[in-house]
Amino acid sequence: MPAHQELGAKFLEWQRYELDAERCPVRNLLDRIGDRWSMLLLAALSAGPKRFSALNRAVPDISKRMLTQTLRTLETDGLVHREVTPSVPPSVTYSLTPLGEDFAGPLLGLVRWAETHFAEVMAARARMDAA
Amino acid sequence: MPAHQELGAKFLEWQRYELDAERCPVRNLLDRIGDRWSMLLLAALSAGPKRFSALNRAVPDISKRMLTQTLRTLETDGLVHREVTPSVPPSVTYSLTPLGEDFAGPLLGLVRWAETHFAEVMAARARMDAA
DNA sequence: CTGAATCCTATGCGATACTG
DNA sequence: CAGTATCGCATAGGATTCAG
Repeated sequence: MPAHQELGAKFLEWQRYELDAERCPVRNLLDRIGDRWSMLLLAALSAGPKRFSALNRAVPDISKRMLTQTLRTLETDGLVHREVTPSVPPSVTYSLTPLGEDFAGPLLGLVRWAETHFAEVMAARARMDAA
Repeated sequence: MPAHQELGAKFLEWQRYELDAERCPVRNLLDRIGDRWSMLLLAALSAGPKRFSALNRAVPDISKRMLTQTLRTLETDGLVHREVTPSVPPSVTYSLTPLGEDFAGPLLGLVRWAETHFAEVMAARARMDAA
């Protein structure tokens, strides 16, 4: 059974509860990590645990504000672990939880698709721009 | 090689061009379809071609404005095909392109993960709320 | 029926300054 | 070092109205 057919079948199920965001796992997930930074930070942490400032350097154009906020959400959802070493100055290390590592699987699928079909998407855009 | 390690390795490569959104396929893709509606509409269309108003009913809480706009982006990127039947009143049918059907694969991976681990995520949130 | 146009509000997010 | 607090802008996106 092709993936898009199975996906379609799932959609039909979601419709039964009117895609209520509280109960629909997919909408629920997308509302949390379908933002600008979450997936990128998960990818960054996949390369290994990192301290706050190291993460900030790894993703140059994120602000401290959004870095803090996004990490908090990921921690709340159990994808990221936050470890505080009480020292002076303080040190905080972030890492993937087992759940976070598991999520890296589907995320990697998305990443691979993006890399494989990037040229096709760019070509499609160019065609539309021409018209 | 575990998925999260491979993902981490890819992240290290992206860093070399400083994750420039124009050249990084992943950021490029996420900027377009990492919004509130794109993936949901792709799932809806996976169940088969649909007319504008049918899509609007299938996803009850999307506004016509965002429906139009999101479909345009998906069409521009080559994921969705727009077919106009010139009649009175006019009829417009949207469907997945082969590229769109292909994208359903990784998207399905994400969906499955969300369904499988929804309970764990909710449990993690409950723990954080308690603390 | 399928949009386009306009208006308005909410909020995502960066910049900056401050704290333990 | 690792944040928090406050501000302000830009954008997302809903509601409504108009048009072909």
